[in-house]
Amino acid sequence: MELFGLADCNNFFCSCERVFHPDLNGKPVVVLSNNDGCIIARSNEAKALGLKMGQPFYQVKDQLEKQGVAVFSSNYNLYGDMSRRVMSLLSRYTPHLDIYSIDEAFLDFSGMGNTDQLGEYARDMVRTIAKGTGIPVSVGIAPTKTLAKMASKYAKKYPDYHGVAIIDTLEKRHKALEPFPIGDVWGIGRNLVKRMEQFGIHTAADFAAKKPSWVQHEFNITGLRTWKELNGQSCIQIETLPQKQSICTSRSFPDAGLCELEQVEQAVANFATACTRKLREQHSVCGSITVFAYTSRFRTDIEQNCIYRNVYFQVPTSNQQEIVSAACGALRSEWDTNHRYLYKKAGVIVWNISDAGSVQGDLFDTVDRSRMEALMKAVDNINHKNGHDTLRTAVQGYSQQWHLKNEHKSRQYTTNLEQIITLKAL
DNA sequence: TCTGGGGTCCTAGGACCC
DNA sequence: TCTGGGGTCCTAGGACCC
Repeated sequence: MELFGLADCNNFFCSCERVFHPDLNGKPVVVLSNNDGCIIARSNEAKALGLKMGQPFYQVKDQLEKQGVAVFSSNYNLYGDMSRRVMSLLSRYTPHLDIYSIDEAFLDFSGMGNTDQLGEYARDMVRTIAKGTGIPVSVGIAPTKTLAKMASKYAKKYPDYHGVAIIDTLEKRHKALEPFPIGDVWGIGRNLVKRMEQFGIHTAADFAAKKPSWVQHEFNITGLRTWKELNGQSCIQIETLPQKQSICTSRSFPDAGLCELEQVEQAVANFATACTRKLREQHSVCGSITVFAYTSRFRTDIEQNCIYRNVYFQVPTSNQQEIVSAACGALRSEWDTNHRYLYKKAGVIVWNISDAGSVQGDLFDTVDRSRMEALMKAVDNINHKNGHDTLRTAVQGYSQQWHLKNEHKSRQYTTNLEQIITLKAL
């Protein structure tokens, strides 16, 4: 029988910070988004205080201080490294690990014994990860991915389960679906909840009891897929995506934003550079890019504008100079010199990604691709040893104006030798 | 004044072809 | 006044996820 496990790290970013601040165990902790903008992770204690996901920091800053909440800027080097450690331990427990996000992975448990044995196996996994990394993990086990996600939420909710919940029998499935809010089901978002409620659907059980033909008619094949999965029929397989289909690098600018072309261009050059590095890391090339920049949608007092421009390459590429100059050219061609807009966010997306080894050449291509590739390889080697952007294109510049604000950042405990934790000498 | 970032999938509609 | 039909491909936009 097909059987899926879903391992989910509890309040992952907060848990990462706590590993290096054990004094914060049992205390409220929050982690902020870039620029210290919103709350993006909360410990259970912070959730209990009523703090919401996505809440703007400035609105609750005073309250947090009064209530003694520990506040951290996001530290993605730390979270990425902790994630790799957790995933590496998880991979010991399954032949196929499907990493779904920074803090979640599906495990293929098919044919690995009965569910009693698997339950014990998974509890051992949870203990191993807690011991090896300090990160608490919840595991759900079920015959479909959607039910496994549901099970993991039960595992998180009831401490008696010791981090593992299993939905295997028909009876357990009914029991699990009955009280489960429809909006908490994987694949049912805000908009669908609204429509579901008009039909009197409030729980997963309400939805699962509908006729499949009706579900397909009202909610398309995505809705039908979720319906099947809730009824124990697996539609979403374990996969190990070899390549991303799009890569995006974007940032909000601190404070009010930027209005000078040169500043936005510098930022765009750096976003494009990051995209090309990510492309080369997965050994792929892109066929087109998009450059975008827009003003803050929250500001009603200023004029809004949105720049959005695609560029297509005749020959797919991952070359830094080529993509940076295309991105900057696109930005310049869309820039309105008659208006001073205040741009709050910008980014670069690369699309039409294919394998670097299978590039279709162009008859009229005038560029010596092998020389360009050799140059990129040399640049990557130098930057790998000395840090990103040690070697950079001139347009990337050194201005700090568009750089992130983070006033509460923890140290690079696990990735920078100069910032590792120090123990007091006795 | 201050409001994140990075992805996937599906669909509707237009362009184009025969 | 009458003005094809069917297929494919591409793109933009909207839904979802973490």
